[in-house]
Amino acid sequence: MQDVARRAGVSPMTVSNCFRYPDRVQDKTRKAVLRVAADLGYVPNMSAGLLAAGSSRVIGAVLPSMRNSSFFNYSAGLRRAAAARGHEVITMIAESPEEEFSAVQTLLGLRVAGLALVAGPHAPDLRRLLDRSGIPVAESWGAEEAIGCGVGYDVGAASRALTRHLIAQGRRRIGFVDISGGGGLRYSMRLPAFRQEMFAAHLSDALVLTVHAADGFGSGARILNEFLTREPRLDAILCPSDVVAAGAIFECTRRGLSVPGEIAVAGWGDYDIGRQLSPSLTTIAPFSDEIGLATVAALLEGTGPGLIRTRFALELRESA
Amino acid sequence: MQDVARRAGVSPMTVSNCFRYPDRVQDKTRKAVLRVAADLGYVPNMSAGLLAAGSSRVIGAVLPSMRNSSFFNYSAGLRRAAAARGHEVITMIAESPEEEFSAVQTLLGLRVAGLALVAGPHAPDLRRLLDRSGIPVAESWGAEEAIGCGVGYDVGAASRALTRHLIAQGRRRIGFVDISGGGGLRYSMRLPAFRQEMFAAHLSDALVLTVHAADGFGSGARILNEFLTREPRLDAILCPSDVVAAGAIFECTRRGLSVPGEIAVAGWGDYDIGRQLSPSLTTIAPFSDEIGLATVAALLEGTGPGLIRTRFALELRESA
DNA sequence: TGCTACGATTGTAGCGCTACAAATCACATG
DNA sequence: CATGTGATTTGTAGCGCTACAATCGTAGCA
Repeated sequence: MQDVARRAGVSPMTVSNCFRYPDRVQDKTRKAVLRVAADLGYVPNMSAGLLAAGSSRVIGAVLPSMRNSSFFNYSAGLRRAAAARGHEVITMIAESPEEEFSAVQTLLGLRVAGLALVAGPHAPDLRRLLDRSGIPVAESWGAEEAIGCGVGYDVGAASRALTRHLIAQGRRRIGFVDISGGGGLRYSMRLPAFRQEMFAAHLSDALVLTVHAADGFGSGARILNEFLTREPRLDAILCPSDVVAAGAIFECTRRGLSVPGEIAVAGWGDYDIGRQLSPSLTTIAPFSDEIGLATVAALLEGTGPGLIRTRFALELRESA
Repeated sequence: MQDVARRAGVSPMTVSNCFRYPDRVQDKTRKAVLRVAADLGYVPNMSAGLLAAGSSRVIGAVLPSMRNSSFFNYSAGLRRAAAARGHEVITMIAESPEEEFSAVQTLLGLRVAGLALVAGPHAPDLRRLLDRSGIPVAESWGAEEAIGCGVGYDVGAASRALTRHLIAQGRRRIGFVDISGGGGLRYSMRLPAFRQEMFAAHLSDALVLTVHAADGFGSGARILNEFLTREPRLDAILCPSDVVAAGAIFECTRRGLSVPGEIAVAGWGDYDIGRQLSPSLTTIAPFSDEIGLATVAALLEGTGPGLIRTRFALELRESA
């Protein structure tokens, strides 16, 4: 910074102002300083700035994975909302609660302006760490009991709507795929809602298959086969994601089962593949970008702990 | 840090050492300090540490998108290699050269220990900015002329291998999908290699369709239709990615064209979907995790500018 | 006991920047 | 020409931490 100041014939403070508060500096001066800075390849040391000012314009996000596209829209929403407020988003991928804890420590070490978590199983000490950090936190796809501010749609209501739709279609032997362990709350609220609707319709809710994790098309095929072994007259399945549903449909094609004629297949998440598949997938559209938007708003507008509900939609297409 | 030191009855310097050089402090002392730190929720301020020490243990990566899974393995490789060296990876998504430039500035401002870029079109000033920054840079999927150290497989060789395979199968009217703009070098080296092999086999290389961008299944369908309009006797197409190839196969199914009987369809990238599809996709497997691994090695072992070649494989499956 | 050697611990100075207040400047007015 | 006003610029101090050198403690040995 000294260098830039010297070459531009101004004080270091003016250089600093050029970057942080452009309005405070005369147009002519600023342009000159910025040109010298560009010439020298000077980029302000954010660490020093943060240390001196006590605040940064970077938001940290921890994502559980990028294996599938479900977080793409969320991440885009985060970036869009952050950019609109002059902030940046840095992302860390963490595929286990331990990795998540370590990622949070790193981000806390960076003293980010806010931290966006994704609901799921967390390390036991995570909440305490974040409570004491004093940094705004939001838990996306979170519900009650979220760390910081929970932002997400009503998963239970979505699950009920989808189940009701299948029942209304006349489906009676409906298989439900439950995910244990993997995504925590993001999944765990679906099953009780499913049971509730089945019970209300006097149907059996016994066709529940609990799998440890299901991503990828392969698990869709395995799941379908497992269900058919247990109940050959199965007439619908509720999959945990569109990718799994796609895998199930592929397997139906292979077995010569017509969808939705013989079996209705419902997905979850409104992934790209669901629209292109033939038959196209009935699914829950979560408006993930809205979650990203609302998360940043909660972080930066300082709403504090609470619960922000975003929308969802039951997307009726061909498969169910 | 003062707080922790006071409560643990040691000097601030000892607290600092506990985190940075655990070996320098006695076991007993370290445990005591770490317990107090955990109690207080203390996380060292990395900015201050970086400022004082002049080096951080964070690697910055800029990814062009997370819309599809192609970067998943790469990112996992980065993280694995970084973790093995006691480093962390933070990621920024940038969907245009301008966003990439801004992301690089942010990461440079953070004074990361190394910067992993992905080959593609860059902002004109990017190279100069990075040259002057003095921070190690690697360009993954890069080739000659890469910014910093290029790390990637031989895209031309892969394209030649795939083309030769189709020709050897007796395919004669082969369509090639070229991407303009989107991924830069990641795509642009494929077409010349394709032409070369077609020429060597005395076949027409006229069936080239240039599209601006192609991701998503939808574009696969569009592309197939466009080709069939231009050449109804088309007997093979080379798609820029497995997702596009999957879209093309869906469209073939819809039209009642048998794959690979009437048309061979080849993908690129060895995505998950290609394995599950029926027929399964012949594709180029890029060993993306190796690219990630080698990138971190180049960054941290200070190889400097150069070119690191990783492997690739021609994955022969049912579709071609 | 006195002295050395070596590991553990502790001050000191300063990393690059910004908040804040103070100083300077340009210019219009009495 | 003095004075006031508001825009622009500039010192000063200090953010939290670590490199480095200095100091302390203690065990080993003559």
